[in-house]
This record gives sequence, structure tokens and C-alpha cells, in this order.
Amino acid sequence: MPEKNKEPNVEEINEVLTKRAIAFPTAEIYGGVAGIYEYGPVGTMIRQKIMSLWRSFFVWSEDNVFEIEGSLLLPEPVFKASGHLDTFNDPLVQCEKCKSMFRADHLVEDTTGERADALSLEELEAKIKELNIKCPKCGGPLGEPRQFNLMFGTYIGATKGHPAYLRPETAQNIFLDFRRVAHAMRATLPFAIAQIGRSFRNEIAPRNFLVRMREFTQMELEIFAHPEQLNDHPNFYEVEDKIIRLLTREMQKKGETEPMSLTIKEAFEKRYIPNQFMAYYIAKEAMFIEELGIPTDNFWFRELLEEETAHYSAANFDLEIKTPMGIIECVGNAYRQDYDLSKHSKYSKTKLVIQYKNKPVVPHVVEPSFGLDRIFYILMLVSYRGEEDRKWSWFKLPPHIAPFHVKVCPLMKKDGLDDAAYEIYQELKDSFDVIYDQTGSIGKRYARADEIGIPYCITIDYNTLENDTVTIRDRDTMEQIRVSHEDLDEVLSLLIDEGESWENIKEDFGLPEPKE
RNA sequence: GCGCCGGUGGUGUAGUGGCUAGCAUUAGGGCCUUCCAAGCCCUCGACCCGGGUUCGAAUCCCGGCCGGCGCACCA
Repeated sequence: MPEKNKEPNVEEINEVLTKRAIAFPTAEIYGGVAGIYEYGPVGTMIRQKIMSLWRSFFVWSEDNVFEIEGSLLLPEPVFKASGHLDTFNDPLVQCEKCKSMFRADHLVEDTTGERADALSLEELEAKIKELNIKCPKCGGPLGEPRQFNLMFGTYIGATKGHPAYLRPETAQNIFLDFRRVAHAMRATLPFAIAQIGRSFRNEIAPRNFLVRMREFTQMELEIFAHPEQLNDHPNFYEVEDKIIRLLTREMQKKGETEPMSLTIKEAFEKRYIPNQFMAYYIAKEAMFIEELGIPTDNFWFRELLEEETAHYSAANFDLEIKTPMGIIECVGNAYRQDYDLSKHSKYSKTKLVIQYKNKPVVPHVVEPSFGLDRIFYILMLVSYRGEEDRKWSWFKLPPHIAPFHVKVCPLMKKDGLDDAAYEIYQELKDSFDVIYDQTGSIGKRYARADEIGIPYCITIDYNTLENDTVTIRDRDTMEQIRVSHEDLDEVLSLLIDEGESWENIKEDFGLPEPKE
């Protein structure tokens, strides 16, 4: 969750995101809706690249990971089973005098010292009366407790048919589809089902732009493993030396705030992380976040405190990232055990088991859940560069995440430079995300490229017509080198796909600038 | 949800009861231009929404919406 120490430039960044139509309020011509946002062309392209990187990390490079796309609208019984109908209903009371809102169950708990989260509204009201609980703030009388449901509800069918809800998490579809997918894909333990999709929560107070949204995108993975297999991940050796930063529950209780650094192997062997499957994914998450260009020092995994932990989860680790607007949680890891499959099995009267060594077993579930919008927003926040070092703001996005890899410009739109440039643009289109720009001065076009984080600009000048060379301008250094047209594809592919450094490219491919 | 503050072209702003609603920038078009937001000309574009007060409302009042901050909330 974001902390309060906002730096002044967050609003500036939000403004740039809106101005450039990267992300902006939904239905803004009607005044907008709190907590719902649109992504414009540039935002969409960046998000596609994050999703694609996620797939390559967690789906394509793994064995036995099956991606699905579930429906957003699910019938009520699903949420009776999952527990969301109960736990997503927060009982709130309002002070009749100062209008402050409180959790009714929390007030009762604070007064009695006993758990009250299972009490009904009527019971809570009775307790409040009985114990004569007053407003903790002003001592005024409290009103009746009301349910505040965080799910968006509706009805399926023309005449008040079946109650249904927009899913509050993507996970449920995976459990619902578990049996059919496992069967059809001939899955054997361990295996995983992945999903990228929208979820909906009717937040009481959405805030902080893309951090707390009412409609948001999750990238989730439910990993199914035999309960006795949880410390035996087949590929753990591949990640075991990965160093992560970790803040355990113990450390937090002692008031420590600085995470420790250790290898994932050590974190697992000391049982800071309760099972090897979870450890494996935590290591991969760290690699994924680094691949997005977030420095290792800026993120860590924090074990949630008991009171922050959901009832079904035996262990929770959040990946938290330090940003200009505070600490933002962007991945949640939960060990859901057999909670979901057992519940759905019971409520649906369907056996949700899989065969393992000729015996039926209810697998245990490890769940890494990524908030795509938050990851996207964090990337924009941390890559943002204000107007200190140049006369315009820019985004230092990693080349492979940038909306466009390359902008192609004719130095001027005459003398055939424009035609030559357009030809090179068409040619590069096959391998890269390219945009063509011939309007305005060349400096202005470089500035426009910087503003949306395009890492490289190719400029076609009079030398191109003479000796078939072009210049490449590097966003980060603003330096320019000349390379031969022939090498262009290779140079760009080294820079963008291979992550080759600008310095090395300069050395290996840079040509001397021809004399006037 | 509560409280405080705010809302004028895409963006930043000027405008304290009577303006043809001004400026800068962006964007589109044109001229010019041999590498980092050059210059010149033309053009598009705004008073958040709904009521009320008033001869007259961007301006005052009420309600709503949106945003910021604080509180509460965040399975």
C-alpha cells in the first residue's frame, strides 16, 4: 500500500500520463468515474509488452503451465463457495454525530477482546447496544451496522434471473476450470493454470490513480502441487542462487524496516519461505521485476503480518516496490493450500481431484498474483525524468518495454529524404515497433520521442542518399552515431532484443562522420 | 463513506457580478530550415454538471460529479 510521503512530482507524472493519453479517466467528457481508467495507444503498447514479458517468464518458459481466459461475470454460488459473499461484505457503522465510519466487527473486537468477524449484522447491532459502544472519535451514538459489499452485483436473465457478480479476482475461474483443463491438457502434478484478465472491486474510496482501481487487470498463476511435493520443485536448482531481499514477520515485529539480502535457497532452507514452490516463484518474480528495469535495491518481499493475512492463506509474501509516491505492493504471493478446491468441491458436489501415483489427491495451491496496472504505473513512475536535464520530460523505459522501439525521421521533408526515410520505416516495421515522424524541427521530433520513452531515433539525412548510412540517436545519452544501412537491423536487434550497451554498439558499428 | 481545499481550450494559467472570456504552450495546415522543443503566417479548441439568486453569473448560493490532502477502508 502506498505510504503518505508523496514526492511533489507524482502529480506532474500523472498529468503527463493524461496529457499524452497514456492513461486517463474513463468517460472524462461526462466528468469521469472514480477508480476507472482508460489506456490510450501508448499505454496499451507498454502494457502489452509487460504482459508478453510476463508470459515469457511464467507461461512459455515453463513446462505444464496452461493459460486460460475466463469470464468476468460469475454466478452467485461461486462466491458463496469462495467465501467472497461473506468476507467481501464489510459491516460498517456510522457515527450519527460526527459521521465517521467504522468497522462494526472491529469495534466489538476492540471492546470484548474476542473475534467478532463471524457475527451477523443483527448480532453486531445487539452487541453494540449491549456493550454501549460509542463513537471512538467523538463519543457520539452509533447507527445501525450496514453491509458494504465490495463486489459489483447484477442479475443474469431478463426478469431478475440469477444473481451474479463481476469477479473480484481472476483466481476463481481457474479453480472452476481446474478439472476440465487438467483433464483436457492431460496435466499431471505439479502443473499450473495462468490467466490475465480484469477483476472488479467496488472500492469505498479509490485513490492514487492506477494504484487503487475499481476495475483492474490481474496476471495470476495458480500452481497445483501434491501437498507432499511442495518442497520439491523440479527446477528450483535453476534459481537457487538468486539473491532476494526479504522482510520477515519476525523482523517486522522487532521493528526492523531494512530487508535482509540472501539467496532464495537460504531463504527456503531456513524456512523463511514455507515451501519450495513459493520460493521458486518469489525468485522468478524478482528476476521479472529486474527485467522491467526496476533496480534490485528498490524492491523486496515482505511477509504479511497475521492481521493482514486472509483466512485461507497459510503464508503471504508481498512484493513491494519503492516509488516516488511511496511503497506500492504489486505482487501478492499466497499459499492457499486446498482451501479453494475443497470449498468448490463441497458446494458444487463435484470431485475436484487429480490422480497422483494412482491415487486421487486434492492438490495444494501456491498463488502469485500480479497487479498489471500497478506494475505499469510503477514503471512509469520510476522511469520518469523531469525537465531538469533537458527542456522536456521523458521516460527512461527499458528498450524492450518502450511503446515503440524506434522512430524514423527524415532530417527534412524534402529532397527525397522523406521518401528514403519512409522506405526505411517500412523495412524496419517487420522486426520492430516503429513510428514515422516528419513534422516539425528534428529537435522537436526527438523530444516527442523522449516524451513517450522511445529509446532510439533513426534519422535519414543527405549522407543516406550518398552512401547509404543513417544516424541513430540514443534517448538516454542524446548521443548520435552513424551506422551503415546494411547493419541497421542487426544493430537495433542487439540494442533492443539483446540488451547490448550503447557504448559497445558505438564501438563496434559506429562510422566516422563524413566531412562537410 | 466523513472533513477541508480545489475545478476556465489537450496542458499550464489570466479573469471578484456586465469581456467578443485574454495569454503561453500543444495540436492541425502552410512557408522556411543540413541534427536536439528555432522563426513566421493561418486554423481548431475552454468557463465540470444541474438547479437557484440577479435585469445580468466563469464569478454569489445549494446539490451532484471529479481531483488533492487528512480520517476511515483496502477479502
